[in-house]
Amino acid sequence: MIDIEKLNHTFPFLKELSAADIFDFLKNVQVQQLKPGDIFLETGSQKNNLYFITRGLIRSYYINEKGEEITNRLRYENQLIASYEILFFNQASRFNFQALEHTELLVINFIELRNIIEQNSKLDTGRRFFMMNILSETLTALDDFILLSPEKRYLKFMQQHPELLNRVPHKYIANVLGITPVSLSRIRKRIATRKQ
Amino acid sequence: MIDIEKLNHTFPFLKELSAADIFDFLKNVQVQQLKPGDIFLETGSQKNNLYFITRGLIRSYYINEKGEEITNRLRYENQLIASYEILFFNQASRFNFQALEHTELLVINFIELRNIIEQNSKLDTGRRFFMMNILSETLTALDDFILLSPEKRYLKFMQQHPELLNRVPHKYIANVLGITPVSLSRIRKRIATRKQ
DNA sequence: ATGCGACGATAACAAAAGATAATTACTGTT
DNA sequence: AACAGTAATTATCTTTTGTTATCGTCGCAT
Repeated sequence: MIDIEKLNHTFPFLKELSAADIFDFLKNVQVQQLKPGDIFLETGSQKNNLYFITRGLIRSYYINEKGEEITNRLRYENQLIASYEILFFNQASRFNFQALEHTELLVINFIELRNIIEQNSKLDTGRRFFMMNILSETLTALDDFILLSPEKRYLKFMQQHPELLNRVPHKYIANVLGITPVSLSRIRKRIATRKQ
Repeated sequence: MIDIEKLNHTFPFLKELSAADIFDFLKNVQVQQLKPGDIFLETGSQKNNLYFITRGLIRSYYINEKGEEITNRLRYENQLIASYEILFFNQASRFNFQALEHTELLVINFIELRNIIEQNSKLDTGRRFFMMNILSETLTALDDFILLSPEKRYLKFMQQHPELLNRVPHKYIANVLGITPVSLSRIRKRIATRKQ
């Protein structure tokens, strides 16, 4: 079932929509169920969708020259996820998107969403809100790489997503922090022994 | 003198403005001259301006717990620079902004700019264009930290801003790359000796 | 229950990076 | 031209990270 509360929080502009518009909006929302391991968007794809995670956990990853998978994002319930290459730059996705748990997605066609927004000019506030959230998060993450050590980035990650440590393989978290899994394991040990 | 060509490239929506609007826009643009070393926006400031660099070079930097300056951005001619904290989040600037050369800025009051945009709804395309440019750049920079080694980040930086190596103290470039100046010097040597 | 595969921890070694200091190179000023 | 101040390089040592491999554990499937 769709949690209107959560949806409203993520898309605050929904409140400003007329009933007809909401109907239009929901008409374009599909629900997709995923099993652990399922890939729902692949490198090279151009599927123009925005995904809202109602349940479960998603990673996006990249395959480097050595054939290794490098995870660059982790997203979970009540978060949005999308290929920014597709949405914002009309390019093919650089990354694969994979469910790590039983996951339920609301699949929102971005072109339809854009049409709805075009027809309701005041909804642009909503779009801006959405983009600013991504921008805020991304700018902060970037500055963290410049200003913080790997260990401090890990501590910050722990604070912000304490649940994830028990839900996500550490090797993925290590990737997101820009370090190797072995190094993350050592950092964890270092912190643990220091605490005593 | 204001280079309308360059201005149009940075603010493509200007082309859609009426003469009156352009006048309004330019009325709110101040020109500011800076000498090397001048700080024109300080940590904690809330000056709501967007700056277009017509000439010169700007760095933004942060002072860490040890009192060291850490440069996190470098911007030069025909680029925009601003405190995102102020512009997008109504917070105080986390960083200082300093000219590294004789620099000329167009100072655009962001509130006035917003008013002009509000009154010309189609100009929102321009705003979106601007935000997407920042977002694109930031997302790419973030993924570079996750996916590339310091050496590869340096090589990419060289490719994208070959001029900067001769204009900017290397220690600032090192900061932007997330490494120490000493380490940058070693990377440069490693690359140089490898080439032969 | 057994076996398989994936994951995390650990070890050992190599490579790279941080910290600090000394030296050299460069710039601008007097 | 000499000097001072700053920046870049180099050197040394320490710390951290990368790489590779091994080992124990856990969960899952047969």
